[in-house]
Amino acid sequence: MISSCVWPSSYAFTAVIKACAELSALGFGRVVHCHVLAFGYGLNVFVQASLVSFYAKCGELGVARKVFDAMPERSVVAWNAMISGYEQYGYANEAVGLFCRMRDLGVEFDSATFVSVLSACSQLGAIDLGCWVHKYIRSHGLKLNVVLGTALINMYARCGDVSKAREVFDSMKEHNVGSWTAIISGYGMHGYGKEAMELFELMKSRGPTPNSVTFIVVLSACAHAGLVQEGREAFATMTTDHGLVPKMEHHVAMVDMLGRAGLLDEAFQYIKDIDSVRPSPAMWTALLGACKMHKNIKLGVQVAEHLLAAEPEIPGHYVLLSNIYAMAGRTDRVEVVRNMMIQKGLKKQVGYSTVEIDQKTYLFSTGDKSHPEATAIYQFLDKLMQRSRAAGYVPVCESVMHELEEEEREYSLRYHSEKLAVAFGLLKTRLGMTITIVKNLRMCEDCHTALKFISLICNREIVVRDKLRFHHFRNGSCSCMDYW
DNA sequence: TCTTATCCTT
Repeated sequence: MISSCVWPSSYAFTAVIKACAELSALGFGRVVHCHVLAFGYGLNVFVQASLVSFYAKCGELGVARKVFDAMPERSVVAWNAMISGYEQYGYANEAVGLFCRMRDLGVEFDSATFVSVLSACSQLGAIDLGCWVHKYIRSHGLKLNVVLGTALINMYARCGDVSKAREVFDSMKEHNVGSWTAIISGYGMHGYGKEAMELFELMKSRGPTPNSVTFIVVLSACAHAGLVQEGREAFATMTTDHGLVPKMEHHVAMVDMLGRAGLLDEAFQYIKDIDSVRPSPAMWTALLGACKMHKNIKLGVQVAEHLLAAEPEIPGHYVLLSNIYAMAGRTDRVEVVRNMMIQKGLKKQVGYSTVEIDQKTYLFSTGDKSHPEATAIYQFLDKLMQRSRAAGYVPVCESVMHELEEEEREYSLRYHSEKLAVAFGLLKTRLGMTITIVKNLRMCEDCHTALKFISLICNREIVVRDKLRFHHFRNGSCSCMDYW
Protein backbone atom coordinates (compact mmCIF):
# COMPACT_ATOMS: atom_id res chain seq x y z
CA MET A 1 0.00 0.00 0.00
CA ILE A 2 2.79 2.36 0.95
CA SER A 3 4.98 1.56 -2.06
CA SER A 4 1.93 2.10 -4.28
CA CYS A 5 1.70 5.60 -2.85
CA VAL A 6 -1.73 5.01 -1.37
CA TRP A 7 -2.17 6.99 1.85
CA PRO A 8 -3.14 4.49 4.57
CA SER A 9 -6.06 5.32 6.83
CA SER A 10 -6.01 4.83 10.59
CA TYR A 11 -8.05 1.69 9.98
CA ALA A 12 -5.22 0.20 7.95
CA PHE A 13 -2.85 0.83 10.84
CA THR A 14 -4.99 -0.71 13.55
CA ALA A 15 -5.44 -3.80 11.40
CA VAL A 16 -1.71 -4.19 10.73
CA ILE A 17 -0.75 -3.51 14.34
CA LYS A 18 -3.25 -6.07 15.53
CA ALA A 19 -1.74 -8.60 13.15
CA CYS A 20 1.74 -7.80 14.52
CA ALA A 21 0.43 -8.32 18.05
CA GLU A 22 -1.01 -11.71 17.16
CA LEU A 23 2.25 -12.76 15.54
CA SER A 24 4.38 -11.24 18.32
CA ALA A 25 6.25 -9.56 15.47
CA LEU A 26 8.05 -7.00 17.57
CA GLY A 27 10.53 -5.81 14.94
CA PHE A 28 7.97 -5.30 12.21
CA GLY A 29 5.59 -3.68 14.65
CA ARG A 30 8.23 -1.12 15.59
CA VAL A 31 8.61 -0.20 11.93
CA VAL A 32 4.84 0.16 11.67
CA HIS A 33 4.92 2.39 14.76
CA CYS A 34 7.38 4.69 12.93
CA HIS A 35 5.01 4.85 9.99
CA VAL A 36 2.18 5.71 12.34
CA LEU A 37 4.11 8.78 13.45
CA ALA A 38 5.22 9.65 9.92
CA PHE A 39 1.66 9.52 8.62
CA GLY A 40 0.41 11.67 11.45
CA TYR A 41 -1.70 9.10 13.33
CA GLY A 42 0.26 9.37 16.55
CA LEU A 43 -2.65 10.88 18.40
CA ASN A 44 -5.42 8.68 17.07
CA VAL A 45 -7.02 6.93 20.06
CA PHE A 46 -7.69 3.70 18.22
CA VAL A 47 -4.17 3.48 16.83
CA GLN A 48 -2.74 4.28 20.25
CA ALA A 49 -4.79 1.59 21.94
CA SER A 50 -3.69 -0.95 19.36
CA LEU A 51 -0.06 0.05 19.98
CA VAL A 52 -0.46 -0.38 23.74
CA SER A 53 -1.94 -3.80 23.15
CA PHE A 54 0.78 -4.71 20.66
CA TYR A 55 3.67 -3.81 22.95
CA ALA A 56 1.97 -5.43 25.93
CA LYS A 57 1.38 -8.68 24.06
CA CYS A 58 5.02 -8.72 22.98
CA GLY A 59 6.05 -8.44 26.61
CA GLU A 60 7.40 -4.92 26.14
CA LEU A 61 5.44 -3.66 29.11
CA GLY A 62 7.63 -0.62 29.69
CA VAL A 63 7.15 0.60 26.14
CA ALA A 64 3.44 -0.17 26.31
CA ARG A 65 3.22 1.89 29.46
CA LYS A 66 5.09 4.78 27.80
CA VAL A 67 2.60 4.86 24.94
CA PHE A 68 -0.25 4.51 27.42
CA ASP A 69 1.00 7.34 29.64
CA ALA A 70 1.50 9.60 26.64
CA MET A 71 -2.13 9.26 25.55
CA PRO A 72 -3.92 12.58 26.03
CA GLU A 73 -7.19 10.72 26.39
CA ARG A 74 -7.38 7.07 27.33
CA SER A 75 -10.18 4.88 26.10
CA VAL A 76 -11.37 1.98 28.26
CA VAL A 77 -9.82 -0.30 25.63
CA ALA A 78 -6.38 1.21 26.25
CA TRP A 79 -6.78 0.67 30.00
CA ASN A 80 -7.86 -2.90 29.36
CA ALA A 81 -4.91 -3.58 27.07
CA MET A 82 -2.47 -2.30 29.68
CA ILE A 83 -4.08 -4.19 32.57
CA SER A 84 -4.28 -7.37 30.54
CA GLY A 85 -0.62 -7.04 29.54
CA TYR A 86 0.48 -6.80 33.15
CA GLU A 87 -1.69 -9.74 34.12
CA GLN A 88 -0.55 -11.98 31.24
CA TYR A 89 3.10 -11.47 32.09
CA GLY A 90 2.62 -12.20 35.78
CA TYR A 91 2.63 -8.61 37.06
CA ALA A 92 -0.64 -9.07 38.88
CA ASN A 93 0.11 -6.33 41.40
CA GLU A 94 0.64 -3.79 38.64
CA ALA A 95 -2.58 -4.93 36.99
CA VAL A 96 -4.50 -4.43 40.21
CA GLY A 97 -2.79 -1.11 40.83
CA LEU A 98 -3.81 0.20 37.43
CA PHE A 99 -7.34 -1.03 37.98
CA CYS A 100 -7.50 0.89 41.26
CA ARG A 101 -6.28 4.02 39.53
CA MET A 102 -9.00 3.55 36.95
CA ARG A 103 -11.52 3.26 39.77
CA ASP A 104 -10.20 6.41 41.49
CA LEU A 105 -10.37 8.38 38.25
CA GLY A 106 -13.94 7.26 37.69
CA VAL A 107 -13.24 5.57 34.35
CA GLU A 108 -16.09 3.31 33.30
CA PHE A 109 -15.21 -0.42 33.33
CA ASP A 110 -16.41 -3.02 30.89
CA SER A 111 -16.40 -6.81 30.99
CA ALA A 112 -12.89 -7.04 29.48
CA THR A 113 -11.56 -4.97 32.39
CA PHE A 114 -13.09 -7.39 34.85
CA VAL A 115 -11.82 -10.49 33.10
CA SER A 116 -8.24 -9.27 33.38
CA VAL A 117 -8.62 -8.02 36.94
CA LEU A 118 -10.22 -11.28 38.04
CA SER A 119 -7.31 -13.19 36.54
CA ALA A 120 -4.94 -10.94 38.46
CA CYS A 121 -6.93 -11.69 41.65
CA SER A 122 -6.59 -15.41 40.87
CA GLN A 123 -2.83 -15.04 40.66
CA LEU A 124 -2.62 -13.09 43.90
CA GLY A 125 -5.26 -14.98 45.84
CA ALA A 126 -6.86 -11.59 46.40
CA ILE A 127 -10.35 -12.76 47.24
CA ASP A 128 -11.49 -9.45 48.74
CA LEU A 129 -10.95 -7.56 45.52
CA GLY A 130 -12.42 -10.49 43.59
CA CYS A 131 -15.58 -10.33 45.68
CA TRP A 132 -15.73 -6.57 45.17
CA VAL A 133 -15.67 -7.12 41.40
CA HIS A 134 -18.37 -9.79 41.64
CA LYS A 135 -20.61 -7.47 43.68
CA TYR A 136 -20.00 -4.64 41.23
CA ILE A 137 -20.97 -6.87 38.31
CA ARG A 138 -24.18 -7.89 40.07
CA SER A 139 -25.18 -4.46 41.31
CA HIS A 140 -24.58 -2.85 37.93
CA GLY A 141 -26.54 -5.53 36.14
CA LEU A 142 -23.63 -6.54 33.93
CA LYS A 143 -24.39 -9.62 31.89
CA LEU A 144 -22.47 -12.68 32.96
CA ASN A 145 -21.28 -13.98 29.62
CA VAL A 146 -19.21 -17.17 29.32
CA VAL A 147 -15.86 -15.42 29.41
CA LEU A 148 -16.66 -13.28 32.43
CA GLY A 149 -18.34 -16.19 34.21
CA THR A 150 -15.31 -18.39 33.60
CA ALA A 151 -13.00 -15.72 34.95
CA LEU A 152 -15.17 -15.57 38.10
CA ILE A 153 -15.16 -19.35 38.52
CA ASN A 154 -11.42 -19.35 38.17
CA MET A 155 -11.02 -16.51 40.65
CA TYR A 156 -13.13 -18.16 43.36
CA ALA A 157 -11.50 -21.56 42.85
CA ARG A 158 -7.97 -20.20 42.96
CA CYS A 159 -8.76 -17.97 45.92
CA GLY A 160 -9.90 -20.97 47.94
CA ASP A 161 -13.70 -20.87 47.71
CA VAL A 162 -14.66 -23.69 45.39
CA SER A 163 -18.32 -23.76 46.47
CA LYS A 164 -18.66 -20.10 45.43
CA ALA A 165 -17.08 -21.09 42.13
CA ARG A 166 -19.76 -23.73 41.77
CA GLU A 167 -22.50 -21.20 42.53
CA VAL A 168 -21.25 -19.01 39.71
CA PHE A 169 -21.07 -22.00 37.38
CA ASP A 170 -24.65 -22.98 38.23
CA SER A 171 -25.91 -19.42 37.78
CA MET A 172 -24.50 -19.09 34.27
CA LYS A 173 -27.00 -19.32 31.46
CA GLU A 174 -24.51 -20.54 28.93
CA HIS A 175 -21.62 -22.94 29.32
CA ASN A 176 -18.83 -23.90 26.98
CA VAL A 177 -15.89 -26.32 27.20
CA GLY A 178 -13.86 -23.64 28.95
CA SER A 179 -16.29 -23.00 31.77
CA TRP A 180 -16.78 -26.73 32.36
CA THR A 181 -13.03 -27.24 32.36
CA ALA A 182 -12.55 -24.37 34.80
CA ILE A 183 -14.95 -25.76 37.40
CA ILE A 184 -13.59 -29.31 37.09
CA SER A 185 -10.10 -27.92 37.52
CA GLY A 186 -11.25 -26.03 40.60
CA TYR A 187 -12.48 -29.19 42.30
CA GLY A 188 -9.27 -30.95 41.28
CA MET A 189 -7.05 -28.26 42.80
CA HIS A 190 -8.82 -28.63 46.10
CA GLY A 191 -8.43 -32.40 46.10
CA TYR A 192 -12.14 -33.02 45.55
CA GLY A 193 -11.57 -35.74 42.98
CA LYS A 194 -14.97 -37.33 43.37
CA GLU A 195 -16.81 -34.08 42.71
CA ALA A 196 -14.54 -33.38 39.75
CA MET A 197 -15.38 -36.77 38.24
CA GLU A 198 -19.11 -36.35 38.88
CA LEU A 199 -19.03 -33.09 36.97
CA PHE A 200 -17.00 -34.69 34.23
CA GLU A 201 -19.67 -37.38 33.87
CA LEU A 202 -22.34 -34.71 33.78
CA MET A 203 -20.39 -32.88 31.12
CA LYS A 204 -20.13 -35.99 28.98
CA SER A 205 -23.84 -36.69 29.25
CA ARG A 206 -25.25 -33.23 28.70
CA GLY A 207 -22.48 -30.73 28.16
CA PRO A 208 -20.10 -29.83 25.38
CA THR A 209 -17.53 -32.36 24.16
CA PRO A 210 -14.45 -32.34 26.40
CA ASN A 211 -11.27 -31.24 24.71
CA SER A 212 -7.60 -31.88 25.27
CA VAL A 213 -7.38 -29.36 28.13
CA THR A 214 -10.37 -30.92 29.87
CA PHE A 215 -8.54 -34.22 29.99
CA ILE A 216 -5.42 -32.66 31.47
CA VAL A 217 -7.57 -31.23 34.22
CA VAL A 218 -9.45 -34.50 34.78
CA LEU A 219 -6.27 -36.58 34.97
CA SER A 220 -4.74 -34.07 37.33
CA ALA A 221 -7.83 -34.24 39.56
CA CYS A 222 -7.50 -38.03 39.65
CA ALA A 223 -3.78 -37.78 40.39
CA HIS A 224 -4.35 -35.58 43.42
CA ALA A 225 -7.16 -37.69 44.83
CA GLY A 226 -5.73 -41.18 44.30
CA LEU A 227 -8.40 -42.09 41.74
CA VAL A 228 -6.15 -44.32 39.68
CA GLN A 229 -8.83 -46.51 38.13
CA GLU A 230 -10.96 -43.52 37.14
CA GLY A 231 -7.92 -41.84 35.67
CA ARG A 232 -6.99 -44.86 33.60
CA GLU A 233 -10.52 -45.08 32.22
CA ALA A 234 -10.64 -41.39 31.38
CA PHE A 235 -7.32 -41.66 29.60
CA ALA A 236 -8.58 -44.58 27.54
CA THR A 237 -11.83 -42.89 26.52
CA MET A 238 -9.89 -39.88 25.41
CA THR A 239 -8.87 -41.74 22.28
CA THR A 240 -11.72 -44.20 21.90
CA ASP A 241 -14.68 -41.90 22.54
CA HIS A 242 -13.35 -38.48 21.65
CA GLY A 243 -10.73 -39.11 18.99
CA LEU A 244 -8.12 -37.09 20.86
CA VAL A 245 -4.45 -37.95 20.64
CA PRO A 246 -2.77 -37.83 24.07
CA LYS A 247 -0.15 -35.10 24.23
CA MET A 248 2.87 -34.90 26.48
CA GLU A 249 0.84 -33.07 29.14
CA HIS A 250 -1.48 -36.07 29.41
CA HIS A 251 1.42 -38.46 29.74
CA VAL A 252 2.94 -36.27 32.45
CA ALA A 253 -0.36 -36.31 34.32
CA MET A 254 -0.54 -40.10 34.00
CA VAL A 255 2.98 -40.54 35.38
CA ASP A 256 2.12 -38.14 38.16
CA MET A 257 -1.04 -40.09 38.99
CA LEU A 258 0.69 -43.48 39.03
CA GLY A 259 3.63 -42.09 40.97
CA ARG A 260 1.57 -40.43 43.66
CA ALA A 261 -0.37 -43.65 44.13
CA GLY A 262 2.90 -45.44 44.80
CA LEU A 263 2.90 -47.40 41.55
CA LEU A 264 6.46 -46.34 40.89
CA ASP A 265 7.51 -49.29 38.75
CA GLU A 266 4.52 -48.90 36.51
CA ALA A 267 5.17 -45.17 36.21
CA PHE A 268 8.80 -45.93 35.35
CA GLN A 269 7.78 -48.39 32.63
CA TYR A 270 5.21 -45.91 31.30
CA ILE A 271 7.93 -43.31 30.83
CA LYS A 272 10.33 -45.73 29.21
CA ASP A 273 7.69 -46.67 26.66
CA ILE A 274 7.04 -43.07 25.67
CA ASP A 275 10.43 -41.53 26.25
CA SER A 276 12.03 -43.73 23.62
CA VAL A 277 9.81 -42.00 21.07
CA ARG A 278 9.71 -38.49 22.52
CA PRO A 279 11.99 -37.68 25.45
CA SER A 280 10.33 -35.52 28.04
CA PRO A 281 12.00 -34.21 31.20
CA ALA A 282 8.58 -33.27 32.59
CA MET A 283 7.62 -36.93 32.97
CA TRP A 284 10.90 -37.68 34.76
CA THR A 285 10.34 -34.71 37.04
CA ALA A 286 6.93 -36.03 38.00
CA LEU A 287 8.42 -39.44 38.77
CA LEU A 288 11.24 -37.90 40.80
CA GLY A 289 8.66 -36.08 42.92
CA ALA A 290 6.89 -39.39 43.48
CA CYS A 291 10.14 -41.08 44.49
CA LYS A 292 10.67 -38.43 47.11
CA MET A 293 7.08 -38.75 48.30
CA HIS A 294 7.36 -42.53 48.71
CA LYS A 295 10.95 -42.36 49.93
CA ASN A 296 12.24 -44.62 47.17
CA ILE A 297 15.86 -43.55 47.28
CA LYS A 298 17.22 -46.07 44.81
CA LEU A 299 14.87 -45.26 41.97
CA GLY A 300 15.00 -41.58 42.85
CA VAL A 301 18.74 -41.40 42.39
CA GLN A 302 18.48 -43.23 39.08
CA VAL A 303 15.77 -40.88 37.83
CA ALA A 304 17.62 -37.80 39.07
CA GLU A 305 20.79 -38.76 37.22
CA HIS A 306 18.81 -39.14 34.04
CA LEU A 307 17.11 -35.81 34.62
CA LEU A 308 20.27 -33.90 35.46
CA ALA A 309 21.84 -35.14 32.25
CA ALA A 310 18.86 -33.90 30.25
CA GLU A 311 18.32 -30.60 32.06
CA PRO A 312 21.47 -29.61 33.96
CA GLU A 313 20.37 -25.99 34.38
CA ILE A 314 17.17 -26.45 36.40
CA PRO A 315 17.80 -25.81 40.11
CA GLY A 316 14.63 -27.65 41.13
CA HIS A 317 16.05 -31.00 40.02
CA TYR A 318 19.09 -30.63 42.26
CA VAL A 319 16.92 -29.59 45.17
CA LEU A 320 14.74 -32.70 44.78
CA LEU A 321 17.75 -34.99 44.55
CA SER A 322 19.34 -33.39 47.55
CA ASN A 323 16.11 -33.82 49.50
CA ILE A 324 16.10 -37.49 48.63
CA TYR A 325 19.67 -37.89 49.88
CA ALA A 326 18.83 -35.93 53.00
CA MET A 327 15.96 -38.27 53.79
CA ALA A 328 18.31 -41.22 53.44
CA GLY A 329 20.73 -39.58 55.85
CA ARG A 330 23.36 -39.32 53.12
CA THR A 331 24.78 -35.97 54.19
CA ASP A 332 27.89 -36.55 52.12
CA ARG A 333 25.83 -36.79 48.94
CA VAL A 334 23.84 -33.73 49.93
CA GLU A 335 27.15 -31.82 50.02
CA VAL A 336 28.08 -33.11 46.58
CA VAL A 337 24.78 -32.02 45.05
CA ARG A 338 25.04 -28.67 46.77
CA ASN A 339 28.52 -28.12 45.38
CA MET A 340 27.30 -29.02 41.91
CA MET A 341 24.71 -26.29 42.20
CA ILE A 342 27.22 -23.74 43.42
CA GLN A 343 29.61 -24.69 40.64
CA LYS A 344 26.93 -24.15 38.03
CA GLY A 345 25.90 -20.88 39.60
CA LEU A 346 22.37 -22.20 40.16
CA LYS A 347 20.24 -20.79 42.93
CA LYS A 348 17.22 -22.18 44.67
CA GLN A 349 14.05 -20.26 43.92
CA VAL A 350 13.22 -18.01 46.85
CA GLY A 351 10.02 -19.00 48.59
CA TYR A 352 7.52 -16.48 49.79
CA SER A 353 4.00 -16.43 51.22
CA THR A 354 1.38 -13.74 51.27
CA VAL A 355 -1.55 -13.20 53.58
CA GLU A 356 -4.37 -10.76 53.00
CA ILE A 357 -5.64 -8.79 56.00
CA ASP A 358 -8.23 -6.01 55.67
CA GLN A 359 -7.75 -5.95 51.91
CA LYS A 360 -4.03 -5.44 52.33
CA THR A 361 -1.54 -8.06 51.20
CA TYR A 362 1.52 -8.79 53.35
CA LEU A 363 4.48 -10.68 51.95
CA PHE A 364 6.89 -12.86 53.93
CA SER A 365 9.99 -14.71 52.80
CA THR A 366 12.04 -17.23 54.78
CA GLY A 367 13.61 -15.72 57.87
CA ASP A 368 12.21 -12.36 56.82
CA LYS A 369 12.64 -9.57 59.39
CA SER A 370 11.58 -6.63 57.25
CA HIS A 371 8.12 -6.42 58.77
CA PRO A 372 7.86 -3.65 61.42
CA GLU A 373 6.33 -6.11 63.88
CA ALA A 374 8.86 -8.83 63.12
CA THR A 375 9.88 -9.31 66.75
CA ALA A 376 6.33 -9.90 67.89
CA ILE A 377 5.68 -12.26 64.98
CA TYR A 378 8.78 -14.36 65.71
CA GLN A 379 8.05 -14.52 69.41
CA PHE A 380 4.50 -15.60 68.74
CA LEU A 381 5.64 -18.21 66.23
CA ASP A 382 8.14 -19.62 68.73
CA LYS A 383 5.36 -19.90 71.27
CA LEU A 384 3.14 -21.64 68.72
CA MET A 385 5.83 -24.15 67.91
CA GLN A 386 6.43 -24.80 71.59
CA ARG A 387 2.76 -25.52 72.14
CA SER A 388 2.72 -27.68 68.99
CA ARG A 389 5.64 -29.69 70.31
CA ALA A 390 3.81 -30.24 73.56
CA ALA A 391 0.89 -31.53 71.50
CA GLY A 392 3.09 -34.03 69.70
CA TYR A 393 4.64 -32.15 66.78
CA VAL A 394 8.04 -33.43 65.71
CA PRO A 395 9.98 -31.32 63.19
CA VAL A 396 10.57 -33.05 59.87
CA CYS A 397 14.19 -32.57 58.83
CA GLU A 398 14.01 -32.83 55.14
CA SER A 399 14.45 -29.90 52.84
CA VAL A 400 16.46 -27.97 55.39
CA MET A 401 19.48 -30.10 54.79
CA HIS A 402 20.00 -28.20 51.62
CA GLU A 403 20.44 -24.71 53.01
CA LEU A 404 23.80 -23.23 52.26
CA GLU A 405 25.03 -22.29 55.70
CA GLU A 406 25.05 -24.53 58.70
CA GLU A 407 23.28 -22.14 61.03
CA GLU A 408 20.76 -21.28 58.33
CA ARG A 409 19.40 -24.80 58.37
CA GLU A 410 17.54 -24.99 61.59
CA TYR A 411 16.75 -21.31 61.35
CA SER A 412 15.15 -21.49 57.95
CA LEU A 413 13.18 -24.60 58.82
CA ARG A 414 11.71 -22.86 61.80
CA TYR A 415 10.94 -19.69 59.92
CA HIS A 416 9.66 -20.79 56.54
CA SER A 417 7.57 -18.04 54.96
CA GLU A 418 4.21 -19.79 55.42
CA LYS A 419 4.80 -20.17 59.14
CA LEU A 420 5.56 -16.46 59.45
CA ALA A 421 2.49 -15.56 57.42
CA VAL A 422 0.28 -17.81 59.56
CA ALA A 423 1.69 -16.35 62.80
CA PHE A 424 1.02 -12.85 61.52
CA GLY A 425 -2.45 -13.81 60.38
CA LEU A 426 -3.27 -15.28 63.79
CA LEU A 427 -2.05 -12.13 65.52
CA LYS A 428 -4.11 -9.83 63.31
CA THR A 429 -7.42 -11.63 62.98
CA ARG A 430 -10.14 -12.63 65.37
CA LEU A 431 -11.04 -16.12 66.48
CA GLY A 432 -13.29 -17.86 63.99
CA MET A 433 -11.80 -16.11 60.99
CA THR A 434 -10.16 -18.31 58.39
CA ILE A 435 -6.57 -17.45 57.47
CA THR A 436 -5.69 -17.80 53.81
CA ILE A 437 -2.09 -18.00 52.66
CA VAL A 438 -0.79 -17.96 49.10
CA LYS A 439 2.63 -19.48 48.51
CA ASN A 440 4.73 -19.43 45.34
CA LEU A 441 6.32 -22.85 45.84
CA ARG A 442 5.03 -26.14 47.18
CA MET A 443 4.84 -26.55 50.93
CA CYS A 444 7.46 -28.61 52.64
CA GLU A 445 6.47 -31.58 54.76
CA ASP A 446 7.52 -29.88 57.97
CA CYS A 447 5.32 -26.84 57.40
CA HIS A 448 2.47 -29.11 56.41
CA THR A 449 2.77 -30.98 59.70
CA ALA A 450 3.27 -27.81 61.71
CA LEU A 451 0.16 -26.16 60.30
CA LYS A 452 -1.94 -29.18 61.19
CA PHE A 453 -0.89 -28.73 64.81
CA ILE A 454 -1.36 -24.96 64.72
CA SER A 455 -4.89 -25.37 63.37
CA LEU A 456 -5.58 -27.67 66.31
CA ILE A 457 -4.07 -25.69 69.17
CA CYS A 458 -5.45 -22.36 67.94
CA ASN A 459 -8.77 -23.82 66.88
CA ARG A 460 -8.54 -22.07 63.53
CA GLU A 461 -9.12 -22.94 59.94
CA ILE A 462 -6.07 -22.23 57.80
CA VAL A 463 -6.14 -22.41 54.02
CA VAL A 464 -2.89 -22.57 52.07
CA ARG A 465 -2.68 -22.32 48.32
CA ASP A 466 0.70 -23.62 47.28
CA LYS A 467 2.07 -23.63 43.77
CA LEU A 468 -0.19 -26.46 42.77
CA ARG A 469 -3.17 -26.93 44.99
CA PHE A 470 -5.05 -26.13 48.17
CA HIS A 471 -4.65 -27.38 51.71
CA HIS A 472 -7.45 -26.76 54.21
CA PHE A 473 -6.17 -27.24 57.75
CA ARG A 474 -8.76 -27.87 60.42
CA ASN A 475 -8.73 -29.58 63.81
CA GLY A 476 -5.28 -30.99 63.31
CA SER A 477 -5.76 -32.49 59.87
CA CYS A 478 -5.57 -31.39 56.27
CA SER A 479 -8.10 -31.75 53.46
CA CYS A 480 -5.46 -33.37 51.27
CA MET A 481 -5.39 -36.28 53.72
CA ASP A 482 -1.62 -36.10 53.35
CA TYR A 483 -2.02 -37.15 49.74
CA TRP A 484 -0.39 -34.33 47.80
C1' DT B 1 -10.84 0.12 13.89
C1' DC B 2 -8.33 -0.99 19.69
C1' DT B 3 -9.44 -4.76 24.83
C1' DT B 4 -11.52 -10.42 27.32
C1' DA B 5 -10.34 -17.34 29.77
C1' DT B 6 -10.18 -22.77 30.58
C1' DC B 7 -4.18 -26.99 31.56
C1' DC B 8 0.54 -30.84 33.53
C1' DT B 9 5.58 -31.53 36.28
C1' DT B 10 9.26 -28.44 39.58
